[in-house]
Amino acid sequence: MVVAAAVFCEKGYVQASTAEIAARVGVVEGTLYRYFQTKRDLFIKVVEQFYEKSFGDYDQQLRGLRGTSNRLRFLVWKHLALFHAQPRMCRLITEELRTWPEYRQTSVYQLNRNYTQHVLRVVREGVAAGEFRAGVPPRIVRDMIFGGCEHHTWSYLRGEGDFDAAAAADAITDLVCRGLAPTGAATAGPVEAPVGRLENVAARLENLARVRAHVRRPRRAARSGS
Amino acid sequence: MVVAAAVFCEKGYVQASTAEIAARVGVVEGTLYRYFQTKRDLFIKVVEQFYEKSFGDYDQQLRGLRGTSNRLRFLVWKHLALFHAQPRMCRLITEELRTWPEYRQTSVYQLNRNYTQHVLRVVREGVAAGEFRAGVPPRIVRDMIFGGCEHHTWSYLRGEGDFDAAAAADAITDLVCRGLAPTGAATAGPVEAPVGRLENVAARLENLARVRAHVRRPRRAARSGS
DNA sequence: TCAGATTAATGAATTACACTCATCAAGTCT
DNA sequence: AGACTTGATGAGTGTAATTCATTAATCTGA
Repeated sequence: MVVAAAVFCEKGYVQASTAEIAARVGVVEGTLYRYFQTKRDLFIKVVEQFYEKSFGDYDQQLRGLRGTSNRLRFLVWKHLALFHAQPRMCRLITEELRTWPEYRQTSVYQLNRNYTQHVLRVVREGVAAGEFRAGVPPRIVRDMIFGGCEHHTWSYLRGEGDFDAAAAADAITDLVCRGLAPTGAATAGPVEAPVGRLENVAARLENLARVRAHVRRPRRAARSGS
Repeated sequence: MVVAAAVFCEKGYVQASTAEIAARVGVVEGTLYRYFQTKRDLFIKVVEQFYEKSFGDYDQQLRGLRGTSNRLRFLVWKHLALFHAQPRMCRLITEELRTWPEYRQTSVYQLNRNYTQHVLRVVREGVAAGEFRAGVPPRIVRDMIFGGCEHHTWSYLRGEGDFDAAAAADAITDLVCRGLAPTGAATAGPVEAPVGRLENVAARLENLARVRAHVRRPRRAARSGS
């Protein structure tokens, strides 16, 4: 099963042949079929394991965070970080498993429901706490967050380019939180707020100059495969 | 080709056999391979046709709309409406074609780039016009919109349930537009406007730096096996 | 009009896999 | 030991894409 996971990650679902998996395990092909009904079944079990390993203690960690936007940011960042750490497996899940006709009957579907549920709950809590306005369907928020994450990481999952999980998480969370902010409760505070923002602008411009100087020179280290 | 489209839509890519397509056309299987290198090639050509039929005059229609949020709403609604009208084909594209290793080399990839470009452009125009604040990477907005649309329509595309394109378009556009609204626009005092403009300038410069840096992002090693 | 050349169509192989099944082999229980 | 259970084997089978030598149709130029 660990072997199967490795082969699937290396080759992708279609390219991974049952013959190779069997050979690497050290048994003959037919033997696999004593333990797994089909190749798909084997793959589903592999993904199940991955889910259970990856999403153990979300509630635990969430409980330590105060404030709806912080929780949301944490969830988004965690999600993106997983994509960043396990691109092969995440690609298999989002691009293979999810497209299967029987996906909805798999246990992975349920595991995924539970997982995305967190975002729904946090949004609802935000509404209940008055931090978010009501009237926006939480499902839409969830869809935009997870859909956005997937689109954003698409090319990275194919081994092209890279992405910054923290930056993306910030941008996504920020957009959502502003979009959900109660009307009228503008962020504009007391008189000195604009001044503070001006200072930020200066700092960012400074930063910009530094970054530009840095980018010109060295190349970042290439990332190794998953 | 029209026949092939029908068969693919009816059966899905994998279930659609070249034998059936050939039979319905009234030729023998081998004959297909004179005109299409592979089954995949045939499918790509089918999707190409679909794109060209569907996205003819977007610029035309956009030109008739005033206001960034209206344009955005139009694009989102048009996208969702297409999903609603052509679920089979849209599912084939998003769940089959997009996941192929060679997708990036297909013409459909380019067609899709051009298509999603509209959203990027409208967002940038919104920023330029001062309707949106700068500092949010337009790519993130695009990813959230298209990713959100896909997640939202996922079950419908599988033939389960339904969705309201207009309502979803409103919700998505509304969230995005609020999320992109300039800070404190409503409560803008005499000092606010100039500061906001400065902030926009800084953010645009920042954005520029990010884009430049990304141009030479590192490439990951090619996947093993073939 | 017709020989030769070019192009299209055929259908019988070939391949590559996932998957099955009759047959062993090695324990395990009584 | 003898009956019974369970695990492993590897030689099939079936399905679908793809290839290719051969045949049929069409075109071209004198």
